[in-house]
Amino acid sequence: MPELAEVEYFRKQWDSGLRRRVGRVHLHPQVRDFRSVDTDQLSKALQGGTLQSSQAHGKQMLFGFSGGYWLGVHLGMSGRLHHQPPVYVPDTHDHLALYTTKATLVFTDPRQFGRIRFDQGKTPPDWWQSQAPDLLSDAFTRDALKAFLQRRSKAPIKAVLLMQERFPGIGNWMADEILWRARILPATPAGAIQRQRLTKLYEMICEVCREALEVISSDYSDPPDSWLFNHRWRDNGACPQTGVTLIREEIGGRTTCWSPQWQR
DNA sequence: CCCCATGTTCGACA
DNA sequence: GTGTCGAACATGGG
Repeated sequence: MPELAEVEYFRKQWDSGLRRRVGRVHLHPQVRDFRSVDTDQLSKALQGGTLQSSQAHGKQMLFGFSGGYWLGVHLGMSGRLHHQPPVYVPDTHDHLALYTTKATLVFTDPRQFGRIRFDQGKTPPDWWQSQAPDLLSDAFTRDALKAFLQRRSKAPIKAVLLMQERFPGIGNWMADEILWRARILPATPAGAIQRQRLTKLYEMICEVCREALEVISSDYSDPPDSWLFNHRWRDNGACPQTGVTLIREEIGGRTTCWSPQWQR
């Protein structure tokens, strides 16, 4: 499910635990999400600790706890964060639950493609600090976009937009939305996008990030029907601009939706 | 039973 | 070394 704006929504689901003491930790050590994490150490470290901060960057989240402990969360394909009453019995796919007097903070992930990280240090861990700049920051420039597209010149632009090393937070629906607004065919080799169209692409990357955060991140609202978003999974869905039936095909290993004629 | 799913990673190959 | 592609991961829903 989660891309940029959805991740920001889920981050806020744990806000009710801020400045609260964690009385108890529940987890499933064997699930894939924990991979290299020492789950015993995680339990002991967070037990009795206080949640002090949270931040989201692209699809990654980082929660800071007293004692200099950092919990990294990636939601994968089916993960979500939610809060429950202080008395709560974990469900099958609740792999981590932090019990406070105000709320129980839960991480749920049926498919286990998500990832939990755990670090200690005075500052956020290296993996967090080395992420690509936010797409809405000054550091993401048209020139940076151009340079990246040149290095990936043979790959379809759709596949390139999904690369988190340059476009943190963009996922399958956002990439389709961006290309639809920029009127670029998803199969276009990244290196073949010329000056004017590249400028448009840059603008639409920023626009979709901004608008998605506005619409989705506070309460998970669906975007309006003027977006491609609401039409892309419908059978015989129609382009909101032209009314022409949308096309769905696999590009860059992912199902991709676009509007023929409108996108060139 | 079949196919599909808003993601990442790893190995093979050019 | 670099870039590209497909398979694998695990589960549920239509």
